[in-house]
Parts: sequence; C-alpha cells; structure tokens
Amino acid sequence: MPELPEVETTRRLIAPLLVGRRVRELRTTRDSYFFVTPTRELRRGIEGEEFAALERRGKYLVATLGSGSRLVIHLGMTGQLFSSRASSVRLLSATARASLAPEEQVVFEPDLHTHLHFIFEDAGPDVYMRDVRKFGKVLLLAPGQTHPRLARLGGDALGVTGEILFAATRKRKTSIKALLLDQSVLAGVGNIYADEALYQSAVRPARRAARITRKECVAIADGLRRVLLRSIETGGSSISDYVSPDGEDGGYQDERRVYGRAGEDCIECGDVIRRKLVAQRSTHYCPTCQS
DNA sequence: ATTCCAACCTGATAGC
DNA sequence: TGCTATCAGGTTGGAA
Repeated sequence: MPELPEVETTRRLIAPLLVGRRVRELRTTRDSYFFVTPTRELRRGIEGEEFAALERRGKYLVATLGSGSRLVIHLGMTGQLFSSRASSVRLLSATARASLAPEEQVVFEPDLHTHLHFIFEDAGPDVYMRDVRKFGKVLLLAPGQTHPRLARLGGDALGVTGEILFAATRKRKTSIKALLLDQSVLAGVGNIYADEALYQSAVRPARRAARITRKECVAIADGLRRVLLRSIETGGSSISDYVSPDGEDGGYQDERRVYGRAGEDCIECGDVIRRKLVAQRSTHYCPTCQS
C-alpha cells in the first residue's frame, strides 16, 4: 500500500524520531530476501551512529547517518515503520486481533514480522519496522555509494507536468496505466493513485500511452498532483496494512473514487465502477466518465 | 529497446 | 472445521 503519500506521511512523522538521535542498538530478524545488506553489516554501520537527515525518493526513504552512510528503506506492500508508542490493530495479526477484548488497549510487542528494532541512547521511543510479506527492502550505502534501485528512479511524481508526461508517452506501445506505474518514468505512483488520477483526468487506464493527447497529459499530470497532495493532507490511505508512525489511520481511503469500488456507483454519474486487469494489475475505472 | 511474466513471502477470504 | 484456490497496494531479472 505504501505509495508516495504513505511514504511521505511516514517520513514526516518518523523523522522527528530519528533525526538527531544516536542508535545504541539495532535488533533484526534473520537474514533474508528482505535484507539487501546483511544484518551484521547493518548493525555494524548503524549502531553508535546518529541520524542526520531523512529524505524520500519516490517510494524509498533515505536516511543519512553522521558517518555519511545512507540507510535506504522500501516498505514494499506491507511495510510499516512506526514508534513504540504507536497503538493500532493494524500492527497485529488477525488472530491477535480476534483475541482482543473490546476496547482493550493495543500494546505492540515485536513479533516475527518485526524486522528492525532501533533502540536509541536517549530514553525516547524505540522505532520499529514491520513487514509481513517481506517485499520491503533495507540496504546500507557507504558514503558516496549509489545503488541501481535509486539510480533507476525517474523524477518525483509530485513534480510531474503535462510536458513531462507527453514526452514520456510518445512512441510507447504500453498502456498509460503501466507507464504511470513505471518508477523509471515517474517515481512514487502505485496502483491506487494511478487509478485515482486517471479517473480524475477522465482517461481510461488501458489506453495506449502513445495515443494520449497533449491536453490529456496535462489533465493526467494535474490529476496526479492533486490526488497525491490531497492524500498527503489526509495522511495517506489505510486500506489494509498502512498506519502512520503514530499508529493512526490515514484518511484518503474515504475519498477514493474508483480504487476498490468495483460494483459500486460512480460518485459523478452513477454508472457502475468496473474492475479489470491492466498491466497485470487490478484496475478500476468508470466506463462513462473515462474514455 | 520494450513488454511480459514469474518470483520473492505471508495472510485473509471465499468456496466447497 | 478444514482444505484449497485466489487475491493483495511492489519491484526485479530474465525471457519473449
């Protein structure tokens, strides 16, 4: 779920819990696909270091350490980065939820999905990263070192313009939806916001990119920026796993027009929202409003 | 060069 | 109740 608005919300709320604090201990789960950098190296590079800055690049978080090394985190599909003070049922498995008494206070305890546990030298809250499906990624870059994952990224989706899209879509045989999801074209757009932006701009997701007019490219760029900014304002979308670092749900799931609304009525025209596969991804659109 | 597709991993849910 | 099949918001690498 974490797309640009969720990652940006996470960045804003977790930055005060990282920047200016020195790590005393980093606990991890066992090495796996999840860790691009082996855990021993991670611990060696991070313990004793102070976080100097936290930036976002597309859906990646990049934390700079005092040493000049950079800790790169991708939340994948189910990644959660949060404070030990966070309290949310989204941080628990369904079985754990079911055994909760009504109104019982949720106290988070690290479980087998909690892959990172930062403990700091001061007495403030710990920071956790949890990721059930392990599609997330963690890597540590030496000072000045780059990585193909970051090098490949296109411009940030918040800075998209009609001209950028128009240039990127020419001679592309693929669908406009697939193009929006391509992180080397635009960094930060995922399945939810691609569908929402295409709805806002009245363009069908399956349309061939090269056939989109300049005017439509402007509409799509405007739609993207509007949807992404509004979602950031509301704290992102909490549809299945996403919670803010404080344990709060986002608000944008209540403002969705198409994503996950197949079979329901279009807010604008009353026609039924459809769902079909485009670019091998579940895609939602209004057959009347979008053409 | 571009597009497609399986793979990575786990859990929730629907259907039998 | 239990089993199986299907589906999930992402990205990669290699095949087509």
